[in-house]
Amino acid sequence: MSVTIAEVARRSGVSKSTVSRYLNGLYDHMGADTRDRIAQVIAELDYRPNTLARSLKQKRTHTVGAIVANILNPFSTSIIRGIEDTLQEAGFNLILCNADDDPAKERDYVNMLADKQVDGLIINTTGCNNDLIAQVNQHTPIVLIDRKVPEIGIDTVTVDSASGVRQAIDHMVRLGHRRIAMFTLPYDHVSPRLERVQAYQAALADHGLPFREDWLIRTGIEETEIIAKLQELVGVGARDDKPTGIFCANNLITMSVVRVLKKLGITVPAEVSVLGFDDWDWAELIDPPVTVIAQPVYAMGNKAASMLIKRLKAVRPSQKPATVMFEPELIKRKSCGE
Amino acid sequence: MSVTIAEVARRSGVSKSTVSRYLNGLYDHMGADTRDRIAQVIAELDYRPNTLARSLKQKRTHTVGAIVANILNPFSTSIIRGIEDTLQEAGFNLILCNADDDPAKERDYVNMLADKQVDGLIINTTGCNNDLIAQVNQHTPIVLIDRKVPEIGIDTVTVDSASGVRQAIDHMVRLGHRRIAMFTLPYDHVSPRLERVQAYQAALADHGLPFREDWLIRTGIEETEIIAKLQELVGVGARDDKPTGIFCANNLITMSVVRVLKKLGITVPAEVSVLGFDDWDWAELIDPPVTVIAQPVYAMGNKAASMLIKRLKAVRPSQKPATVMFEPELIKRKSCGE
DNA sequence: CTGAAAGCGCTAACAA
DNA sequence: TTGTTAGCGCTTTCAG
Repeated sequence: MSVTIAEVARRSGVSKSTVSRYLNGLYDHMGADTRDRIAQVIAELDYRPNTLARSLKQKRTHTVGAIVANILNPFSTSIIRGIEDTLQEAGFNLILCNADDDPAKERDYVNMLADKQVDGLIINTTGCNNDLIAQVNQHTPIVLIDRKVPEIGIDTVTVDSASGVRQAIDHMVRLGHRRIAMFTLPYDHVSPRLERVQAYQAALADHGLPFREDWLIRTGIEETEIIAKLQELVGVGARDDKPTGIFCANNLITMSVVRVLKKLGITVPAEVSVLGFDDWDWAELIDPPVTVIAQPVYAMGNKAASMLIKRLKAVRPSQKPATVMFEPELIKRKSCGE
Repeated sequence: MSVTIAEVARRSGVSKSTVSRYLNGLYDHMGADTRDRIAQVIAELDYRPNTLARSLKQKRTHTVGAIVANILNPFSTSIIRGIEDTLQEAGFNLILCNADDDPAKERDYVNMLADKQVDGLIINTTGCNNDLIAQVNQHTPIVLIDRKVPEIGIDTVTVDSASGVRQAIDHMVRLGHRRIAMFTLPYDHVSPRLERVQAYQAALADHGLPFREDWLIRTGIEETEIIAKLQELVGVGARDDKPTGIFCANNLITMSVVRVLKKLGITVPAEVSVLGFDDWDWAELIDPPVTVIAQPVYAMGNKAASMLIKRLKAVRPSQKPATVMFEPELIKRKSCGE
């Protein structure tokens, strides 16, 4: 059995309360001798307080949970780093969970974390558990990241998708593109995806370009699926007025599109240009380096964490939910031609 | 305040014990009517048991902790996915931590997880906290992944680095290379790195090639550092008998080397070939696609988790620590020429 | 088949 | 400055 506070108390010849006070840094009004004695006994016994017992009593765990949509996505890992660093600095622990873009897994994790009594939660939500999230938020502060759910008033940090898409389309038009298709993952429930599609349509309109339903490709990232779509759109059999540029709504789809184009032997940007939303570490190593709209992901992670901390430390609990929007930025590389 | 077992008991007109039994699935010898009543009350109140209280009593949390070396490394994320899936299937929760290759952070996380009473731990260790790990392992089963620490008998899953390196060097020699340099991160305390260096030397010897101290480059992944090293080794000012091939000991260093070579305008494989240990998702998208030694990372994650679970479920606690070694595999792409 | 009671390891009034 | 006491919410003998 592991050593308890009672044992420490016994050996130092004081009561549990006194040891407890020592543990909680209340030495101000404590005899220097007793303090030293306790310190010594703790060191001797290598005593470590039982966090579970402490949390049970205090109803605080000094831990926050984060649920990311897909840990294989560099977008998620960068955000995690941002969250982690800010949390660590504030003395909070982090429990990380990967929902794997699966609403059922997300639900389980939200429940698990709530059950474990985390003090707060940061979620990159699938958008399919809004009721649960709203409910948990009533007793455990939550910050949403990347994806918004306006219906349930919750702190949110996100990126200005409309601005990003506008920069993307403007750039392509500037380079002479008039026929621009868009690839996106299915966007039910996922706010940035929907916003990007709408912004794409708006941007086309602003440039006097027609929106074509058949050039807005909703697809998964399965290779076979992408192959089919791309072949139909820009493959050998495609019509003459096929698109000259493809705008991809996030990095997962960008990677797939680039991969498949290469496989199909369609050269970028000679035969078709590619521009992706989201930057990532090695986007510049690809052949050709991909032009992207970059989000300040690390900073977004920082911000989400600091918003949460602020709420956790707030005395008056009911400040209005805030939404912080970050500005994305065009990074010109080679995939759209000069 | 949230609803407790006492409240459920009161409303269903039974005792706490009975509710507790219900919660723990001991309905075998329970009146069908009481059971139904409890079920109904729980549903009505949306009661969720307090995990902290339960764990405090049971001394089991049904949770395992995993500490990875660097979450930005695709190697880590794939392993995580492997761990996650196996754990989930067995009904365990996962708490993920990122040591960021920092021994101090690793120490803090090991302590935190031990304090949180996780049932077991999976660690991709920095190799600098062996005493602590050995000590924790006495009461909390640990499985080491990737990096071994033979001194402290602990379950380990790793890859056969010697075999991997041999395949790498054999392949390069087969393609005509006689002057092969090696890039590695500093390898103090990190077993695979050391093993790979030794295997590199052995493989050279087997092929009758000389080992040159100045061709074994120990470096960080800072771009400036890599630039300096590469310029000296194969840059314009380099001697005539410069290496024709570079073997990189892991994917982090491979990425950096590839990135810098491109930046320096040194073409691969025309001017110098590159072969890396570790595969990753987009290695084939780089220009040129990188030839690598691939590790079965996902399977390694699975295995680590299942070894841990086995130990957690073991009745007789003291089975000898086992080490499982996976076989890596050469994947030929374009970075070593035809 | 069900209940009473003790206790997991800690904290926090309240007393002294 | 320190000790006593009563729980936090749950599980688990032991009785019945």
